Amino acid sequence: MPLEPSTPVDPRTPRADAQRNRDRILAEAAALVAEQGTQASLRDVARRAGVGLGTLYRHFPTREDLLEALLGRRFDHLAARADTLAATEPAERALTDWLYEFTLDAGAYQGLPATLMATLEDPESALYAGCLRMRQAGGRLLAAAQRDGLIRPDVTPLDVFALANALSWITDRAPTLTERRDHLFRLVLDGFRPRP
Amino acid sequence: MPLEPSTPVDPRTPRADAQRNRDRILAEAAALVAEQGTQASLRDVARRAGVGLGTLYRHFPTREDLLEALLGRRFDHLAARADTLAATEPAERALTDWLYEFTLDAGAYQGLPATLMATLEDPESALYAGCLRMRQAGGRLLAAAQRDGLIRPDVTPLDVFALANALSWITDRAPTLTERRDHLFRLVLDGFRPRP
DNA sequence: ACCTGAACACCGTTCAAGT
DNA sequence: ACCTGAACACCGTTCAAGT
Repeated sequence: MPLEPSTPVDPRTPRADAQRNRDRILAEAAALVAEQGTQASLRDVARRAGVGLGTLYRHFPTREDLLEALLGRRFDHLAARADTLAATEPAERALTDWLYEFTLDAGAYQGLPATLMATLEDPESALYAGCLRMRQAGGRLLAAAQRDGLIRPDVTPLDVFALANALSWITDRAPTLTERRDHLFRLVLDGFRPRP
Repeated sequence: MPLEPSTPVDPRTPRADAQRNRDRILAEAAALVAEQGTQASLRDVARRAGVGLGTLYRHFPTREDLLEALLGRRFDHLAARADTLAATEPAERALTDWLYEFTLDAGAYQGLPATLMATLEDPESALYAGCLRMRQAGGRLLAAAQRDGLIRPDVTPLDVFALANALSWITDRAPTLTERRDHLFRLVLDGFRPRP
């Protein structure tokens, strides 16, 4: 009969030093990605966090894993926000307001629109689930607006996701056009409305 | 009194070996960029062309210089095409046909939409002139369509350039959506039309 | 004039050796 | 279990030395 372990160990409770390293990595990653975008050097992140390069890779095997850790909460918030809007606003306002907020969030980091868009091609990406939740949240608002005849029936959740990311990308690559952002947003959204 | 040079040298006629190197670099660059996109390794280009790395940099000091050499003819063709369409087609058709062709060309190489868009922020880029020609060509077609009341007056040539690039970018990052390309194109263009 | 390639300062990723 | 950093195979860019 096996001995009880002298100190009870919950496998889900990581060692204290591991947890501390993870936190440091995340803090520095948040700072560096905010500064330099999603393509920031992982070496730099490890350096600034004061951990070995291997430690970073152990905690976050891919760049997407790291980004997911940075963005997860934001995704959750945005998904919940869709349901709030659906419950409190008319269908069209709910859709447009949510899409606008999504567009802002997708531009939170330089390079993020490209990262999110590329996720569509890679279901194994750590960001895939988050993007899917965004597409589903947007899809629910879209369906409601379509049910009311406010949005063309041939617009899919994927169309919406792609175009919202594309709008974020415009100001991502050409910050000069930030002043044009709201206008471009309205222009694209008008294309979703049925021709009378 | 200075001697005449023994062989008359036109400074605009480069040395034969230089010209040959230039041609080789361009040929290999075209192939590699077609394979791997605008971010293809310049080292690889030099290697494949059989020239030293310094030779590549001498002929094309920046990546944009190289891309301009690859894309210049395409820009010229597209600018001329705008005038042909303006002369032969109704204003709206001319605009939409041209924009569609531009969108295809902007997606000629992987990564090209991002490269073109970034050019807006850098007037010193070798690609700036070509992009400007595209914006002007599109601008003329846009103005004609607006004069006929077919396109909203608050759409600018820059809006059109940005959105056309954004459409190219969608299929650039997510090839899966290529089947959706024409649909997305129509959607965005419908946003340009005046609300009745 | 033009070409070459070593040199420099970076990457991402892996993995043997340590505690 | 977890951490470290050297090792490997790449980059872009510059520039001294060659012809």
